[in-house]
Amino acid sequence: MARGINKVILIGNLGQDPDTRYTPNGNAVVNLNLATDESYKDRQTGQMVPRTEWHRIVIFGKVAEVAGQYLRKGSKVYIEGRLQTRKWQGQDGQDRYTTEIVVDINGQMQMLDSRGSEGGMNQGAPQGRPQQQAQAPQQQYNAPQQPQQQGGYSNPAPQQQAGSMPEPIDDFDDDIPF
Amino acid sequence: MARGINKVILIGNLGQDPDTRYTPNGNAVVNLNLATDESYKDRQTGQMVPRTEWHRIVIFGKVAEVAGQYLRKGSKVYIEGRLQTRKWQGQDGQDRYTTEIVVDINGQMQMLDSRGSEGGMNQGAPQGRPQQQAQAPQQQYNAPQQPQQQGGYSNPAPQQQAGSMPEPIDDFDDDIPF
Amino acid sequence: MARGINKVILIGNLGQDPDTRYTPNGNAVVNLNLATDESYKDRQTGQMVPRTEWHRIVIFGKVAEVAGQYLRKGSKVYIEGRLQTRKWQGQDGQDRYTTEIVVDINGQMQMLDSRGSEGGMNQGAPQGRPQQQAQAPQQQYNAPQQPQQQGGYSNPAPQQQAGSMPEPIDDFDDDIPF
Amino acid sequence: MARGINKVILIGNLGQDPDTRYTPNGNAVVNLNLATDESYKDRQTGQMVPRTEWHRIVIFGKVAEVAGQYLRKGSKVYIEGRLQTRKWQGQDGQDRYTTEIVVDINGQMQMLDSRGSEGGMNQGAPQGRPQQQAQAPQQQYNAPQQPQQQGGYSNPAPQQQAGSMPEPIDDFDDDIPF
DNA sequence: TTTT
DNA sequence: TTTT
Repeated sequence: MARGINKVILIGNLGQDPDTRYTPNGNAVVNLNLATDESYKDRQTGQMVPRTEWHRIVIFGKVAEVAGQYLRKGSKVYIEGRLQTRKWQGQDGQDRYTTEIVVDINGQMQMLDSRGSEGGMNQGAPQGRPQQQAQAPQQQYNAPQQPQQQGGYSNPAPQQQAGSMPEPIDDFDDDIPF
Repeated sequence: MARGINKVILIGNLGQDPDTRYTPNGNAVVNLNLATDESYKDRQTGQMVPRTEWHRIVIFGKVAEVAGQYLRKGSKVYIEGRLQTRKWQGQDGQDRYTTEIVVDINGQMQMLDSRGSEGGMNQGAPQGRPQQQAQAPQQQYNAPQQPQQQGGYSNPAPQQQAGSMPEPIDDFDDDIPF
Repeated sequence: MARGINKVILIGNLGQDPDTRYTPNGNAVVNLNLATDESYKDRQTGQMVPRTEWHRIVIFGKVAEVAGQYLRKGSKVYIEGRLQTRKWQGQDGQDRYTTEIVVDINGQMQMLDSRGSEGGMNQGAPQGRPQQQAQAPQQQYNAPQQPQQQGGYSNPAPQQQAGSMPEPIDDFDDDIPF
Repeated sequence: MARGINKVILIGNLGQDPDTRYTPNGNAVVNLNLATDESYKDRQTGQMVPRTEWHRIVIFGKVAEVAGQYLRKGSKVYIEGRLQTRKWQGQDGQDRYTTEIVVDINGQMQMLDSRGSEGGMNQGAPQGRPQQQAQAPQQQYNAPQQPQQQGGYSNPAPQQQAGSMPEPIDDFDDDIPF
């Protein structure tokens, strides 16, 4: 089906609260403004110079609801999506192009803050235009959590198997692989 | 050092031959136009609809030389880089933004064709690092001029909008970002 | 050079403090035990079942020093490396194989906790065998931090450009791309 | 749901034809043996040394059928999956661990050869989903039997240690992990 | 065991 | 503009 790969992986912080909108069918669509901080070595001075890159994220589907509900300005987040450039008309009638990272059923979003939201859980809910969603049952999120019973196929922690697991490498000859 | 992650992974085919330029110091900088083909299920018809996304790739450093030398229109290639949006001035003096995938020392490029180049090894290809950059004709950039009429939600090819798209970077001061 | 791709990306938490060792040349090598928590839908019950996978990480080079110094049991961390399977002898003289994620000059490690270490900065330094590194200057880490002065090439935050940037998508026809 | 990331991206070539099996419910499960070729700079000689890493891939679901049908020994392929270590019993009754890359509904496989299969389209290949799994000869598994003597730091091929390596998963209860 |  |  697909004959190519188009994948983006980002970790950064939100520059502002999520912008949540809804399709006519009531599906959430969330726009995020994500900053990734990097640094590079300046050729002239030899010093590390910080660089912030800003990314436009568009999230669809169920993960959009979670994003809109729990993310806030400043939230640290992992994003996996695909690049998409869309065309739009400027005020002057000319074509413009904007590249976004689309997170749909094939992508994912992970909150990396210990709580997900800044300054407590969910204070100051998303504004935007969810008015017509007044009774919005889709905002509820009941995380399924049953006691983990794993028989037979338990996932081993290989390093912990006393007496039968390998020591970490300890015979270095400085022929380290790079 | 870095406090974020900004990573792009693409597999696709070149829409045209690489555009190779050189910095004043003689370092190669290659621009690629990469198509990634995907398909998605249309909600109305339930059928798979092909979708082609076009990406602007900018390659620096040693890998740029390899890319310029061996890649050709149609080449299948793996690209790993980072997203970067740069600002430029339209003819009307207004700010525009273009998002590119930058491949530098931290990225990589892998040729996925059995030979690397189409139609035989190396016919008509630039050979290695040009001894003299002085008169270097490969530095000339001829902006593509076809009108390209795109209606509806077609996926735009930002690089080809005659008269309104940015030149590839061409004002290097060798302050290349790594 | 390389004719393949071998890449691993993990986000998880350390099951124990890092194990720091040194090559004869004094280069740090750090072993981590990383848990990634996922969940999958049980076919029988239809419920989400948590699943923890444990990974052996081996870090070389400068990033090993940072890892050994700042990571602690429980630390949340981003790891990018490559898969490597090595052979070793069990007590019974038989061959065993262990697969590890190697983080070298081409990989990276990012601390995702707000501070990097749990329970304050650097209490209870790495044990291991750094005795011969007694005066260990390599443990010092002076993060370069000069005031960021970026002229001309400032990295734009495209979404903020009043009057010239696109509205987020707002004309959904529920033909959302999946 | 998931509170971690566990992602593997590989591009390499198959060391042998896919091993296709079926669950009691008739779902295909394919085992691949994938080689990724890299090279690193030897510290002593300063020369680039090739290094081949072998990976065990397990594919479930619809993509397994495609893999079993079109991939062949030598095929170049893109794999995206997750790491999973499973426990098994050696002949001596001791626990062993094998790490595999699992490709399920969240992963993907892309054929990177121009045709997908080696030596012409589909010669001698299994065709589609077998109508009757009953006598299904493709379910037989013949463990490779060569001694394979590997000295020093050679990269082991864990799958081939006669008599001491795990069978591919073959006790499916259709509790497949997704 | 693959591939170039 | 690519590719299958």
